[in-house]
Amino acid sequence: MKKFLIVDDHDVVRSGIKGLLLELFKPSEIAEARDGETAVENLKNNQYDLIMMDIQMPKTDTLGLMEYIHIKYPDAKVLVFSMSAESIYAKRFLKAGAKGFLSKDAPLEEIKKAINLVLNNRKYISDTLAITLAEESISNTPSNPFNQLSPREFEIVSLLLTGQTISEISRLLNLQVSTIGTHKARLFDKLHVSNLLELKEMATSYNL
Amino acid sequence: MKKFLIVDDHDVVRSGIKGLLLELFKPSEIAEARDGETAVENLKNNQYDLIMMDIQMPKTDTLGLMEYIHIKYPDAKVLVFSMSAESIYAKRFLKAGAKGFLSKDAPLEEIKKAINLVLNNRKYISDTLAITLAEESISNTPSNPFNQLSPREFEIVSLLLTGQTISEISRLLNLQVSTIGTHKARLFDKLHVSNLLELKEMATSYNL
DNA sequence: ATTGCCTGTAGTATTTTTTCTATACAATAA
DNA sequence: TTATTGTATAGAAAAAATACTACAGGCAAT
Repeated sequence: MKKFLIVDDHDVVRSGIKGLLLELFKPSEIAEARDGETAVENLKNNQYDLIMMDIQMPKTDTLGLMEYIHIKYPDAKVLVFSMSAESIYAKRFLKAGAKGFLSKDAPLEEIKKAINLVLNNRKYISDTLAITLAEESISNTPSNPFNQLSPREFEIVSLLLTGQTISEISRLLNLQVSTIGTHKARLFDKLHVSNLLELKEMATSYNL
Repeated sequence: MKKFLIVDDHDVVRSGIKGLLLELFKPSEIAEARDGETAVENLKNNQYDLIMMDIQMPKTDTLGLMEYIHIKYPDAKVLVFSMSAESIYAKRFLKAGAKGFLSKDAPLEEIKKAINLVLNNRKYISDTLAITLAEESISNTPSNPFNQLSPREFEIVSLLLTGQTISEISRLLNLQVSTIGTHKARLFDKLHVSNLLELKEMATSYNL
């Protein structure tokens, strides 16, 4: 019989995942934790076949938790999921030892697939995430995507993050508006973001 | 036999709620919609005892949807829930005709309670929300600057914070670009911000 | 009942941004 | 050496956003 641990602060979500697991594995034992502390408790007294964990929980350093689990229980299989988007986090959690990363938008089938893969000692990431990571590794992006930017581009992100508009920047740097425009387009491309808010989010997540 | 409609873009969440409803009402018919459009379709051809709706869905103007439902089907009972943060949205959706507002943190018991209340023609809001609203009405201080905004303005801030552009919003709401533009300008004015990033910062600081 | 503010809505003119394309130059790989 | 790639730069045209103005309806206070 399989043993699972679900770590998430939302009752509904836990309940949904629980249902899914029960559907997949008829007789199975499912523990739940609504915060990191409880999760750690649970881990002390039990051994799980699979841990499913949300990376957005109030008052919990989930990345730290991930690292802790990985170090203390190197064999633990942790499938991480994020309710609020962003592949930005993915890499960090995978590096910290997660065996898979599910995005919020994942359809049920995808979730099942992920669960099965991880249970069988394989890894799981979504196709789109795979592509993003692949592209990054081909263009041999250093761990911080912002390092990929050329000096000029970096200069411009910084100004952009200040709230300055393209035309303000163009005046500031004595360049044509179109020049700034192209730089901006290229850097958005490199960072895989499509608007200022995403850029901002990415920047904060890399505490820039 | 009861008929339900669940409107949410997350498979897991829908699945969780579905399980809950089935547990509460043994024989029951449950329809699901992953976006506003599908929800509207469903509503055209069916009559539901209860509609459960998430207020955060990509590319969907959920407040508008709420209003639409309320006007077109005044008897519909809509129980609204929010996966991220509460009070600020609550008031608006209740005003727009929702019969109840569940926050993301609600435990299963609370959700069940809410469902039962609304089904019996009563209203539901959480205790904490009730207190917040009460305090606000007593002190007559919109403790939150976002409460200063008109419904339309608020609708637009939300969409803006999603990363949508003015023209996307104008398409979504079927309004002229210039209309959205004016709203935007006015709301920036009211909130004393001068660009999207400042708005975003303000919003997060009020954890909206 | 009147005055005045707020809200929702646009039309038009202007400014800003984006897109597409192209050039020049440096570093680098074949 | 000769392509190739990455960077910095724009021009022109197209698309989007903003500013400014205006007006009607609702509501509130006088």
